[in-house]
Amino acid sequence: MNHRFATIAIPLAVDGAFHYGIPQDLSEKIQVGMRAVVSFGAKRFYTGIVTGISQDCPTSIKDIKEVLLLPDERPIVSLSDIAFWNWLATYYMCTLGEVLRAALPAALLPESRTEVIYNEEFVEEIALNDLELQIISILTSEKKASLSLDAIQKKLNRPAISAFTHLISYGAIKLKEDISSRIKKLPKERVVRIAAPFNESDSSLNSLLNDLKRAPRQVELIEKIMEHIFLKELDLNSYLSVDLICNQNTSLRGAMNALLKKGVLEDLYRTPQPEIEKTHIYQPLQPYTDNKDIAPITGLCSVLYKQNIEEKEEIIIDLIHRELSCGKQVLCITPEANRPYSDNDLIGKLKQKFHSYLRVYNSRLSEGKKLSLWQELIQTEAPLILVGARSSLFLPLNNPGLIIVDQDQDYGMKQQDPAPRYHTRDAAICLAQIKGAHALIASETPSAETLYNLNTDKWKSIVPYIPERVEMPPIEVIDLDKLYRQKRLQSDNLVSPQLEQDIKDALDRHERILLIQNRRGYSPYIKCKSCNTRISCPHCSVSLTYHKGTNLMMCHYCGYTMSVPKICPQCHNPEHTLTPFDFGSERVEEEISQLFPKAKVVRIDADILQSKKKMEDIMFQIDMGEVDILVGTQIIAGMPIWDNISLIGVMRLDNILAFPDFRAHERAYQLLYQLALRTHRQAKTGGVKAKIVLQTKDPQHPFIDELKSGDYNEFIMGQLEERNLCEFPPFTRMTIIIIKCKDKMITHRTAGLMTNMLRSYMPQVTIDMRIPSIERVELMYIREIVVRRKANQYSEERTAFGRVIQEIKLRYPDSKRCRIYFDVDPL
DNA sequence: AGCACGCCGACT
DNA sequence: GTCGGCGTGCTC
Repeated sequence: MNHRFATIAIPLAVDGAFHYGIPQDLSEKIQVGMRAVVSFGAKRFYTGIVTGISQDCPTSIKDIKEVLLLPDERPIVSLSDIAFWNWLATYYMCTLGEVLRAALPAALLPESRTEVIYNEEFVEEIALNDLELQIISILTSEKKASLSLDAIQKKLNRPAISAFTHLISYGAIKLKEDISSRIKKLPKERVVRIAAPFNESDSSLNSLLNDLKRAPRQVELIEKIMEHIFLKELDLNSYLSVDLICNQNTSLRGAMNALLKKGVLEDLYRTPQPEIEKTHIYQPLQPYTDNKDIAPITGLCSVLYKQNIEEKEEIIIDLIHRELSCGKQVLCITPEANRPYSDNDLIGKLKQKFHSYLRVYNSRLSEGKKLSLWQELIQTEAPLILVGARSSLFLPLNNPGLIIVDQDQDYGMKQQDPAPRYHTRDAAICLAQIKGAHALIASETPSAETLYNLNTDKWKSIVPYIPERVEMPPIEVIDLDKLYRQKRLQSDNLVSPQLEQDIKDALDRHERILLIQNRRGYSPYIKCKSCNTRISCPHCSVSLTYHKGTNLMMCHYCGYTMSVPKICPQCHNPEHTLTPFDFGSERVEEEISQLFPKAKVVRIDADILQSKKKMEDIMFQIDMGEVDILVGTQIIAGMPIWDNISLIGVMRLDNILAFPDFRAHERAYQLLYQLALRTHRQAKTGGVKAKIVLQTKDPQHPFIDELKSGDYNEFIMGQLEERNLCEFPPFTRMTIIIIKCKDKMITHRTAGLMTNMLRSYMPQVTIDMRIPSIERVELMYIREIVVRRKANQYSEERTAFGRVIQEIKLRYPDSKRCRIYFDVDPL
């Protein structure tokens, strides 16, 4: 008997590979890269990926289970994808299963919750046992016709996985799951059409367009609809998919809502019509003429460092054009893909130039949309341009020529919480190597790491590399401490008289104002005036932020909320002694609204971004020119809000600079510098000239002069010098070991012991234990061990980590209560 | 991750 | 006496 075995990666944080027998009837079909459904543990099954097939049993374990099902006809990932996953798991020290979870859309990995159905064509050849018959009768009597294993087990009140898997192998029941059936379950799509009487003739439409002259967005939308109708040779009154027309362009969605209200458009929901949705009408590419100024990309990784955003985007578009005309696919990862964008942004421009070749991928896409994109990509080597958030790194590209990482200094480039904690820039370079493509890092403010590699010639610049210096807009510094001391500003207020005057002037000139306050909520803490206690989170060692909008106290670390107490819980002073202290974006919004009651003030922060609807409304208002003052946290910086802004106010610069992190200054510089670049661009194209006002309690900070000079390069060189002296990256490589446990003592002792053991194994390496500034989150105490080593001490470090993890459990059994994980190259 | 098993304290 | 909390170990 020719029995073979498959190695299956299971999407769980479990170490090691799992092996399953391959039943005879699947032996012909099975291939590496296919999905496989297997039973795992006593009562669950998972969908995993076949990562290997072997003749001999690769393990000594006796009772090997068999693969239950191969849901696909072909592999859904390639060998190179699996190689990439393995690299990520090894380098970032997590399990392959965790990488799998991050890599595949959830809809491709159904588990015990997945529904099963009775197979009507089933002929009973082998007598079924009682339990098996019970399952069949539950399934056939059920009105819903389909049930999950979990639901069946609940009904039977006992585990039933073995009977269940037998029934699957007999063919009596089928998993209600494969790519196509999932797509059929797609929610209905929303479609719109031009309503009567406007859809009757070209002339009725033209008079409509004439009436809409004052609403350029709405005209644009109608023109977009007409373009589709023309391309597909449809009737004037045909319905078109809303997603197809406006995709994520929020201002168009706003315009659409306006037209719906007026009755110019009408909408309905219907089942997606694949022939329109799926067939992409490929327009021939314009022939590519080589741009002599851009060197051909040669090495593995190159850099595009341009402070003129327009020029940077033009070069990116040119490079993409070059790849497409060579028949290659391009992946472009940019933080823009996660935010609303406009036609002036990179994505908007790509859409105009390559629209039939462009696919946008981000986490906000519905599962059905993600699946159809996977399906398309698996089957094709045709030229395509994929723009996405960091997760698009995992898309199954068959023929990539170029992988672009835009804005590599962005904080979101590194995945933080669930593992794999990978850096998109570094992972993209590895992916390019594995897939035989080139990597390109593009930014107007590249990270210090990237500039370091450029200066040491490790990476090459594709344009002549001349450090630029941008003429900064006028920067005014306001000393808040002095104002508070002189009582020219009340402690309850944050808007200085100077800033107030500037805002007033800008409003008089009908120009827009942007105010940055780096914390969301109303005030970061509420304090009792009589006993001085702050109200803090019961689960974390932070104070609760007061949110006035919801009238709740909220923990920004664990999400805990409580209503605002009337009386101090500590001293029970009957007077209302609890007072909000310090400022968040909500409070700035309130103060501004009170100072300028006639102005339209809008706030954008993570709380607002949560609601897609609110965000769309706001972007629409901004687009229509209705907003006078924008108040936001730093997420506002990358959004398409740049029209007519003439004043940028930073409410508390010292707060941004005081962040306890060796990259804090760099981040602040990048933020403010990018703001300046954007106003610069606007002034060049005939718009208003802008001014920056920095409010701070520390006006002497050297950062301010460095910013005024506008020399990003020199600033980063200074930062690098400091990092060199302090032995920080990129001069060392950093890994943080995070130790968490409910018991404070155990956490602390485990971390201390591990630090000592690591030091004895790696005497040449700098190892420090530290108590994080927030030492307790979600009831878990945290300690961190910071390891800084030389680049060539990689394997030494990994061996030491392995030994310490093993040994600590032996020598100090309490440490088994700790959760230990790693953050490699932390941000 | 999720689940079972086993150990201890709080109750009808 | 048993119920159920959590700590520990296993999953091919």
